[in-house]
Order: sequence, then C-alpha cells, then structure tokens
Amino acid sequence: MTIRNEELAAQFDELADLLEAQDVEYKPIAYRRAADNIREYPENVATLATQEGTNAVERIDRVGKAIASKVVEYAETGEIDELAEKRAELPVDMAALTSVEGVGPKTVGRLYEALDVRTLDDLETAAKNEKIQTVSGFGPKTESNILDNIDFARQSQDRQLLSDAAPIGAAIVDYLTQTVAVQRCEVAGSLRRWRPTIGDVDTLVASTDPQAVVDAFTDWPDTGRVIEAGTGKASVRTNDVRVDLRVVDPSEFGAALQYFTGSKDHNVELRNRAIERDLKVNEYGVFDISETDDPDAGQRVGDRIGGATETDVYDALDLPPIPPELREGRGEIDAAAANELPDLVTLDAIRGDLHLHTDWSDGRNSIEEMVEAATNRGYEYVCITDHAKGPGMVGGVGLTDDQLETQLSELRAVGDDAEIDVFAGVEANIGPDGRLSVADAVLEQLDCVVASPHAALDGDGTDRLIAAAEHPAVDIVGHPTGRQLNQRSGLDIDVPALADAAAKAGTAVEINANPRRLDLHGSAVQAALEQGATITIDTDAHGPESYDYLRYGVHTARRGWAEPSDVLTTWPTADVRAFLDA
DNA sequence: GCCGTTTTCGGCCCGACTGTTTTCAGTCG
Ligand SMILES: Nc1nc2c(ncn2[C@H]2C[C@H](O)[C@@H](COP(=O)(O)OP(=O)(O)OP(=O)(O)O)O2)c(=O)[nH]1
Ligand SMILES: [Mg+2]
Ligand SMILES: [Mg+2]
Ligand SMILES: [Zn+2]
Repeated sequence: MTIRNEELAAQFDELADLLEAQDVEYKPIAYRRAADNIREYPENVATLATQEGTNAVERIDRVGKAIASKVVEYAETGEIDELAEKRAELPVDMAALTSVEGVGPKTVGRLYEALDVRTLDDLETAAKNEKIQTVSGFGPKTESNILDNIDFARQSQDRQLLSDAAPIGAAIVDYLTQTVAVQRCEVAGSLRRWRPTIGDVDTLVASTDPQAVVDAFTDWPDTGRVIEAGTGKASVRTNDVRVDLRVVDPSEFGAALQYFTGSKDHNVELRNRAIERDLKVNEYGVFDISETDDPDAGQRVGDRIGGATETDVYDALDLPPIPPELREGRGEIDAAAANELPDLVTLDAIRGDLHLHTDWSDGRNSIEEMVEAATNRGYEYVCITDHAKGPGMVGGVGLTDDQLETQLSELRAVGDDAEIDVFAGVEANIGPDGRLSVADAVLEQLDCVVASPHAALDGDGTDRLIAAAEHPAVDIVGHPTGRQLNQRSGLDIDVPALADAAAKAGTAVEINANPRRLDLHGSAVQAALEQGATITIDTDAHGPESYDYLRYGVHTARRGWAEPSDVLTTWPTADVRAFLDA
C-alpha cells in the first residue's frame, strides 16, 4: 500500500508543531512549507523517494536535503527518527489538541508540562476541574474558551464544497451590502480563488464606519456563535461554516482585497518581492520605505504608492494583475514578472460538453431533452455518454453492448433533427487491469469514448489509467482519480506520466466539473498541461440543470493555468470531430 | 530548514484580536 502525499505531509506538520512547542525558530515554518508542497505534488512522493531517492524528492519546492532524506526514511521504514524522538519528549495527540480553536503548539507544550495533558479528554478534564487557570499565563477566560471549543473540535471538521460555500458567500455579501455603512463588499479567500473546498467564507467590506459593519455582521440572522469581534475584523460561525469579515477604508480596498484573497503563500512571495524593492506591502497599501527610519513603526509608514485597487498593488511591484485562480504560490509571480501569465480560458469560450447522461442509463432526462437544453445554452455540440454496464454501476444501470448499438441509431436520429451536433458516445468503466467494460467492436462505432474508473478506487491508478488512455478507441479519460470530495480520495496518480501517455495517444484528460468531484483538480491540470496534454471540461450532467456545473470546471481549468486552446470543449465542432476521429 | 538575476550566509510577511499581562505572547488571518 502506497503512502499518500497527505499522510507524508502530516508527519512534517506534526514535526513542525512539536518543534514550535519547544520554541525552535524558523524550522517549523520550513517544515510546514515543505508539507504543503508535498501535499500538492502531482506525483506520489513516497514512491518517488523509494524509486529515485533523495535527489528526485529535492526537486519539490522548499524540500532540501534534510527533509528529502526524512521522506526517504518514512517511505522505507514508516517512521522518521527525529519525529519519534520529539514525540517521546512531548507525547501528545498534537493534531487533536491543536484542532481546538485558540490552542496552538505552545499551549499544548505548556499544558503537557504543567498538567500532563495528552489528549482531548485530558484537556476537557483539566478545564472542568479548573486546573488550567492555575497554570501561569492562563486564566479563567482561556479555560472556559477551551471548554466551549472542545465539543466543536471533536466533530469532524470537513471543509465545505465550493458549491455549498458559494451561496453562503452570496448571502452574507447580500446582507452586508444592504447595511448603510457598507460602501463595497466582496467575497475573498479561497472562495474567490475557486478552491474545490473552502475552509471558511472570507468577506471584505469597504466602509468609513467599521464598528457599524462589525455590529451588523454579528447581528446577521445566520450568525450562531461570535468567535471574535474587533474594530475592523470579526469571525462568526453559522450552522454550516465559519465566516470571516475584514473592514477597511474605501481607499484601501484594493490592497485589502489582495491580502484577503491570498493565498497565504502568494502573499508571502509578493511581500518578499516588495522587500527586495525597498517597499512594504500590507492590507493597507504599498509603501515606499526607502526613506523610512523604522519601517515597523506602524501599518502606514513610508510613502504610500497605492492600494485603492488590486492592480495598484501588482503594478507597484512591476507585475501585471494576476487572476485570483492563479494565486497559489505555484510560480505565478515569476510568470507574471516575465510577462508569461497564461491567457486563461473563460466560460464564454466553451462550445460544448462531451460527457453527459440520459435516462438510457442513470440520467433523469431523455436524449432530446439534454440536446435541447444544450441548444438553448448556445452550445455547438454535445456528446451523449451513458454508462456501459460494469463494476461500480449500482443496480445494473449500464447499457449492454447490444443496447449501446440500439442507442447509437437513436442518437443518429436525434442528431439529424437537432440544431447542434450530437456525438454518439459511451462512458466505459476502466477495470483494475485497465480493461474497458465495452467490446472493442462497439467502441469503434462510436464517435467518442469516455473511459473512467468507478470501482476499486484505492491505491495507485497510474498504470490502469495509462492503459485506458492508450486504448485506440478511447478519446477521454474521465474523472481520472474517481475522488468524491470529503468522501474518498480516489486513485493515486502520477499525473505527468498519465498526461504524457494521453498526449502521445491523442486522448484528452477530463476536468469533471461536478462540484463533488472537480477531478482533475487545478495543480494536476497544470502538471498535465506541462506534458502537452489536451484537457476537456465536462459536466457529467445527469440532467439539464447540471449543465450549470460548467463554471466550476472552467475555474478549475483556470486554476490549472489552462488557455482556451488547451481545452477541447472550446474547439469548434470540426476540430473536435477531427480530434475524436484521430 | 531552505534559499539565492545584488547573497552559499543571513535572513525568513505582516498585522488583528484576545487574554494575560504591566508590556506581550500566542494564535490566527
Ligand atoms: N500575508 C498573510 N496573509 C494571510 C495569512 N494567512 C491568511 N492570509 C490571507 C490570505 C488568505 O487567503 C486569506 C484568508 O485566510 P484563510 O485562512 O481563510 O485562507 P483561505 O481562504 O485562503 O483558505 P481556506 O479555504 O479558508 O482554508 O487571508 C498570513 O499568514 N499572511
Ligand atoms: Mg478562507
Ligand atoms: Mg478566513
Ligand atoms: Zn459520467
């Protein structure tokens, strides 16, 4: 069983926390940055470590010799010596304890030393028995806050789906916009960057009366508990999610929007670029501090260069504006500096959808209804790809080879009457051995074959998917990992290897736009494009209303640096037909 | 521990809020 990047990253996050508890400087940050990059790496890092050694691992940004050798150590032995030592010195359930709001590594360290607190249960007992307030530096408020927050920490803390968080963001923006003191209000954070999952809803307001805005915010009918409420910043929890608010003066809105949109890594990189230029960037603006004695003297020291708009901020750093979807600290600042930012794909550029279901399998509508809805959306073509029979098809919904041939004639008949082009396709299952659930003789008659995994979604899927991508009849590898957000992580894939094979075989790799999937995700798309792969954005709609998933797919493509020409479904019908025929 | 179109050593983003403290540490964004 391979070690997932997530598991590997968690080791370094824990080591970071243990070191921070011991007042070690800088290393915790170094380990966390490395952990973040390992987590996002488009190949399995443990496999890389075993097969190619430390040099290959050191290619990961922020991973140097020391961390690379620890990666190899973990991949080979399942343990990291230094981590084991630190755990012995501080034998606590670090992840659980720090999941309590307001409890960080230092608190964990001190409560272990003073009260032998190792687990959430220990923490609860200590708080209930009023032991925590006896520790110096802690008081009754800290103790009761901890007690209040323990129950929440015990619940699973899933991130919200983008599609669930978006309406919450719209609701709070709507509410705040009606507040008199609010001049402008925008969603920021991961929601503005279209991350597939959202930790909290970040909202930015421009106002000259911050207190009034914070008051309105905590009075919001959806507000459950107020986590904190200061003069220009507040956080609350609704039933579903945490909502953060930041309020700034209208003249500072751009700098604040830049700050609050993030990502954190992007902000740090941007601010470092500022330092190189004797500038300071914060959420209030860009400041020239070359003539300033003490740049740390306050938030607005130096000569203000700008900050009314986001473009001001980037401009002051000699950069073109960077679209929010790119702001993940994955090379976008270097690309911007070199004027090599991609010309990102847009919703308008999409001309069709190549992965759709009807009531011939598990869809809710007829072929005609799906085609009509696509026509009304202004599409130039669709491809109907009902499930073929096979593993993972619940209740035997899939079509047999005979049924597929029957449906093919039906699709041709509908196509003859339709205003748009109707391609005949199928969604075939990719078995664990890479074989498809439909006979080659049937596949060859169809215009477009989507091959995708539906069962046995554990472990490494690279060989399996490459086998499918190289099948002569296959045109698209659909939802490649098979992940379901918050449910299952799906197959582990060496994305560059899959993309390379797909590019050579003339097979497209899908971004499945269903917001429960978003598969491939942004950084995988970026890796795939680097190998020259063609991407297709499909909704996998099982009814006309699901065509609206498209926007999640398009923004995921943008997160993967995709330009229109990279995306098959922006191509005109004739070019798509040529791609499918080839 | 990591990193480098001024560096292979000397820096490492910057600020708000809370609770505890009598001036700041910890946590979080
Ligand atoms: N400069 C700087 N900005 C930060 C830092 N932490 C957070 N931010 C900014 C960038 C983030 O996108 C923004 C909102 O913070 P969040 O913790 O909500 O992160 P974000 O929304 O990106 O992800 P999330 O889905 O909420 O986990 O605040 C930091 O340490 N330094
Ligand atoms: Mg957020
Ligand atoms: Mg936030
Ligand atoms: Zn499907």
